[in-house]
Amino acid sequence: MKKMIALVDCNNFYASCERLFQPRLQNRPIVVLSNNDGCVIARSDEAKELGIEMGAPSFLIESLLQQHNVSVFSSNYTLYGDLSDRVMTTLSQFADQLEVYSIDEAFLNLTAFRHHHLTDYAHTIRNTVMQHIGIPVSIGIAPSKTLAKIANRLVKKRNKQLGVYCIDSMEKMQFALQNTPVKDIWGIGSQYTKLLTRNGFITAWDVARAPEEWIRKNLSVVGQRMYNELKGTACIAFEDMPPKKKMVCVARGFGKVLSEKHEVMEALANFTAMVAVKLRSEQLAATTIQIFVQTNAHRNNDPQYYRSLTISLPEATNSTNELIRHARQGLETIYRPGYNYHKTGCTAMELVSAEKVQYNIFDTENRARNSQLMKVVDLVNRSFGKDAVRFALQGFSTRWKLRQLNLSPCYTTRIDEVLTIKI
DNA sequence: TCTGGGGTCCTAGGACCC
DNA sequence: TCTGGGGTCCTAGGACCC
Repeated sequence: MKKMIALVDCNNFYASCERLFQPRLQNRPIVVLSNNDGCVIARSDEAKELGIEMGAPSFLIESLLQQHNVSVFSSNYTLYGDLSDRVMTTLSQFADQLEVYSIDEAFLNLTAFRHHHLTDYAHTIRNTVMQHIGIPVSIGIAPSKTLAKIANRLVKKRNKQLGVYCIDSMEKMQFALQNTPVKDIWGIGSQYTKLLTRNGFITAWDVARAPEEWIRKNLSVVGQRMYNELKGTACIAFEDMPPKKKMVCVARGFGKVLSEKHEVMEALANFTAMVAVKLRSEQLAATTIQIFVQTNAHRNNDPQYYRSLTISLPEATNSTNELIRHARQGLETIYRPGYNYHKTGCTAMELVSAEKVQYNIFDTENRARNSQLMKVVDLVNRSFGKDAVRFALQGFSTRWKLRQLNLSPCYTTRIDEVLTIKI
């Protein structure tokens, strides 16, 4: 039997999350900004209609925002993550197989359901999510993930009120492909769009009729998979279980450029500490770390510098002080004076299970003690707010910190920020 | 003086996703 | 003043080995 896969996608997810707690923003333009309040990463429909582009730098559209009284939010991932969990929990009741694809999207395997009932079923899913959580979703259904993505996009472009599009016949498939420009195919980014356009491809329908060898040669095996999916053959596996993480990275631009080594070090120490917390929360340990420093490529008059360094650790670890120590040594190697630094980051790689490390670690008393220490640090920081306990190199400066001028409360995850209603 | 080729591992870079 | 951050996968090319 042909597979049938649904892609459920939350509409304007971050904007919808913010609106959920401020009903007066219903039908009002909303934008959510990236870290550092740098650029637009989510827009409500009303904001889209004003011509605000995805990724637009906020300082360039300031007057437009003011002029139309747009509500502006700094991104609040704690809030979005929590609401995402709730949406996913609700969705999981509707299929045996659920793949959480991103914070606002999930694939559901609906193969087992009667095909002619799928559209009705999708409406039930949609209404339930709306009723339970209040987030609007769109649902595309098709025999492959790539086609489900295409169906989902068509819902948003042409059928937003309906909320569901199901590709269950050759006619609908042809219609969907002919109405999808190549740049909107899942797996085709800006570079492949250029390549395809140069070669005369306009829509997904054109791509689906190309010779397979040409696709393989020019778009590699990934493109070949996409090609077969467009023709209705599911080639991308359904990932029931979340795959193991291969890396954990924290990297950020600074609130302002920094030119002192100790300031960059302070930022790097804090990001490295965040990596360590992530590792511990997932019971992982890093065998190598990679650090980098970088200037701001947008400052044309500044001399530019980028350098990264991969450091092999003597033993896999997830302890904050150990990771910071290696990061500091690394920075000594790659730091050059005389530049305006804008960004730094730390990536943990070659991750292994933390328990396995501890097993062969008991030979050195320090490590065992260290891991006890980390448990206490995590506990204290969870209870008294993150960063209650810090390591010396993390410092107290705020110069590297993000700008977040319009941060909304963590309505659902911090008891002191819970919404109060006056009656 | 003539001067191979196949396999494997690693890394950097490029493509993509949300 | 101000242009995101966190991921994955694939390929090409160099080093090395036999």
